[in-house]
Amino acid sequence: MPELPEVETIARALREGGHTGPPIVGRTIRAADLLWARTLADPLPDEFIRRLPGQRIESVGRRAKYLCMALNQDTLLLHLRMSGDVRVEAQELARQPHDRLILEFENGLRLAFNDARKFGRVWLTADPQTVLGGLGPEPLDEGFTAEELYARLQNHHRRLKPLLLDQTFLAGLGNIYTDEALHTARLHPLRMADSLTLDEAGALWGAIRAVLNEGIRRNGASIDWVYRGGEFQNTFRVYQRTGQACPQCGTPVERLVVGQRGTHICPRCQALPEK
DNA sequence: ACGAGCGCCTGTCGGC
DNA sequence: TGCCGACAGGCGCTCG
Repeated sequence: MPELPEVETIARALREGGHTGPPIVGRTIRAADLLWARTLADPLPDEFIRRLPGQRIESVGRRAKYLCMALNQDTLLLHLRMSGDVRVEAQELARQPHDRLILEFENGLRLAFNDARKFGRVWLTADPQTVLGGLGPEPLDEGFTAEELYARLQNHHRRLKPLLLDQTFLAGLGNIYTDEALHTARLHPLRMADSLTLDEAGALWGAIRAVLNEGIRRNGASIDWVYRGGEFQNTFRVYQRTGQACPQCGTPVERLVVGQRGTHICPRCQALPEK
């Protein structure tokens, strides 16, 4: 499920209450139950189970695709990868298939981390920078300008799509929003980053921010059986619309594979210039 | 520096 | 109906 807008939606729901359940800020963790050991990236299970109880959730936020929970001593980081999701609910309720980690709170609620494909990861660390330190800029930050994007693009002789998916280049885009942003900016995913003009980089900058903001405004995208509640999937321009009409010009959307990822383009709006 | 291939996992869908 | 391959919102690793 989770790219930047979906994780942002979840962070807000955990903070203020929402589709995930009641808010969790202010809750104190009483116990942790790790149901799939490999969910835990760091530390080892014994230490994780020992260090968590008694810690209070001071705030919930997001950095890139990570959910960040500031505790009174440590920081708890969750990465949902492909199929992760969280619920906040009463401890008496039956656990769900694919629940991987349960945190029990002092007030009878619990936080359940559910992840069918087991790719999701959790960190408990005194210094979140050890996990988040390598990430690129946040595309929605006020300080992230079109000029900065242009300068960074100039530094890479690399195809646009894999570069935009590289979290050390720019943090938060995934397969959906990358395809949507490239179509909005009328850029072919195989264009070389250092071939973009300043105007093209500016268009890409605006497109990235537009699709991410629209995704957040619509509470993210809900595809398949994971993560209900988002509405962004109803406004996809090209993503998973192979054969359907481009909203801009009516040409059938094509699917190709770029960097082993399914990629959707309008061959007319996103033409690759002659070499 | 970059890209291809693969591993990690489970579930769904379309074709035969 | 049942089986089988393709595919899925991510990312880390090796190898050339």
